[in-house]
Amino acid sequence: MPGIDDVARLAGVSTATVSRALSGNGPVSQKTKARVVQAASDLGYVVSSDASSLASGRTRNIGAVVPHLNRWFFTSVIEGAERVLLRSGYDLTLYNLSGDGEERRRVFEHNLLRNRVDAVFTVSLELAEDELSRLLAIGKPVVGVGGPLPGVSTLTIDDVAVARLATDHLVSLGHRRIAHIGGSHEFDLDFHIPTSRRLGYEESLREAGLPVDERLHRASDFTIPGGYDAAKQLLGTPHERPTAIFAASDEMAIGAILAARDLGLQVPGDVSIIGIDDHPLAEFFGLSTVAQHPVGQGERAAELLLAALDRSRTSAPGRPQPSGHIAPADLIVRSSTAAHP
Amino acid sequence: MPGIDDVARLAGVSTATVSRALSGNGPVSQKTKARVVQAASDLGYVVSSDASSLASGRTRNIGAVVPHLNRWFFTSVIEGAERVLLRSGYDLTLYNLSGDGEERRRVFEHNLLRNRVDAVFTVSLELAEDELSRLLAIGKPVVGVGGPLPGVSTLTIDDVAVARLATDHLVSLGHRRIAHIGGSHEFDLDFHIPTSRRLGYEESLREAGLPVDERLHRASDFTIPGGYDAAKQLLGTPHERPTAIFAASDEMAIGAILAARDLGLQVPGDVSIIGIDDHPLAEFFGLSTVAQHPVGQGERAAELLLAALDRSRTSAPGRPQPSGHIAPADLIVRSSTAAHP
DNA sequence: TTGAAAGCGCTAACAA
DNA sequence: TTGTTAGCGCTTTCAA
Repeated sequence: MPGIDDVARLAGVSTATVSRALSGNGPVSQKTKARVVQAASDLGYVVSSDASSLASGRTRNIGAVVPHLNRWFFTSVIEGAERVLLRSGYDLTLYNLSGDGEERRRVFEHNLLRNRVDAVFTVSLELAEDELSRLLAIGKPVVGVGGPLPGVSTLTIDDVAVARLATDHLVSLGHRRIAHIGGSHEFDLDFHIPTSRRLGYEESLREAGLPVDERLHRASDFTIPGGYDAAKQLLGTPHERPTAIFAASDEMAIGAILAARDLGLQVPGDVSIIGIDDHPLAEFFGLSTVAQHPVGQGERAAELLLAALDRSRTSAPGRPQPSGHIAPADLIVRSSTAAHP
Repeated sequence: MPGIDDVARLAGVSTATVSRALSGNGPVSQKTKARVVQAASDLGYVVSSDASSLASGRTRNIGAVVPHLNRWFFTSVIEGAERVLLRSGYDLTLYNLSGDGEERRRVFEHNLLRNRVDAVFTVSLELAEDELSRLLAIGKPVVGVGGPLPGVSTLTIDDVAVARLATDHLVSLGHRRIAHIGGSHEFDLDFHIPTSRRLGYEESLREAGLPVDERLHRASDFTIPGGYDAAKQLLGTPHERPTAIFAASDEMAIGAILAARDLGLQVPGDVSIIGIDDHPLAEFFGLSTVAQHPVGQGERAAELLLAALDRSRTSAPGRPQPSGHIAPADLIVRSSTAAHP
């Protein structure tokens, strides 16, 4: 492994000049810079991130904290963020909290504090008070994606509005008995999403002058099997069967489609079904949905963090002002929703 | 942020003793250690990973290189690896190569070389010669999971044996016309898995004295829609319809189940279907499969790397001997396979 | 525009 | 068992 002085020697300059030439910080003449770059390339020199971090105080690494890895939304956000970060020369260090509480504690009390990252984003994560204060105490930019973090900049779709949009779509098609498959309370702990989406659903019904019927609501777990079970209950009741279902996620909506098929019901002939997400499988199942573009959310989160880091380099640090950013979401109508006969 | 000398001062010892007490390296008396730990805890001291890395040459960070994030296998491997790593105080830095070639180049020529990681594992990744040599040149432990890396320790199921097992299961049920949905050639580039699985399938047929019929093979893309399309072709042919399908992945097998349903065929009454993976949805669809436990593979990969790092700390470095580790896989029979009538 | 030199915050000889 | 001290490989003043 060649070091910076190998490069300096070969280029016939000082190590300071090499550092300036390669990092772009500080003035270097065109000619010198070219010589340095050439020398570095010849030697296969790559800066040591530890030494650079220690000397500069910047790690060029971002921490991503997620509650699970095996869910499409989380990995999509990470994918988007990493794409932007890699392009800017940053790495992404992943903290997956899906293990037990002990691991979660360690991440917040140790891993995130040992100066390995310049900034952090969390995905759909509700943080305990001490976790949050510890995060903020290190004085680094933090962005919360898809979940509310008090005192922190956040980026999320407007869950209430999105749920209204989906329900409005069904209402506008003439449906009157519209069921909702939401999240169970335990999911609410880390998300708050189920509650918001249910709220939007009820708002839409009320505005349309429709009753909010407790029997048309089922709590589930955001998975295909969970949606299947919930829909079986909703659609199995002979006389009070809903003519439309709004599921709080595409995976549950797909479960509902499969349940309808198993009950001999046509989608959308007998029942219209809509979800939220625009999951990769939505198109295959012809599922109408409200797309929430998680890859774009990840890109956006990364850009927000990079901008904050850039700002703190130029101006005084000072706690960055927390701000709320709304991510776009659009209705996509496919073949799972149709007019009520 | 308190530093190591704050702790030393509070505990009334030297910084060297603090380092020894907190890292566990070197002799420290019980009493002193307790005092140091208490002082560190009082101050909320956490070691700076940069400074520690620079001084010790160890980063306590592992690199994970994956070709995609939105596939169950990859994220499961990462999940398993991270669990083990976190427990050992390691972080995991993620390099997702799903972007364009430019990003891939940067990762291998820059990010992985700048000394941010102590070791690297790759998942289902075929590396170009220069990528591999660069990786090996940094002299760090490397493990390839689910993909063949020449000159590197690897961990993978025996794809040929697994495919044989799945096919043997169908043969033993009396099936004679057994189709195969494999991967297309482009997938082979990064995997070699499609070829191996097809080989196992053909071996099984040959051993059973069954002909290998080109018309019973379809190439697909490891997704549910891909499996659906392939199965429609296979099952749509009226007179030569196979009575069983072996798909090279559960997702394709699930697509096949949906295709069979759409064609009015009973599974397993009219056609038996088996996959490979034990995907989370396999149980829901009653899919028989060969489980390959990717979380366990990730855990194992992390353990192999940690062991290699441990070894290099005690004995001379020297290129670790590349070795091949076979991950376990077991047949799981559910309701998608049955005896040929 | 460049170079000299003082750290960044630790770890690991080495000495005591 | 503990302390002293010399780096680890860079970045960034400061002076030229």
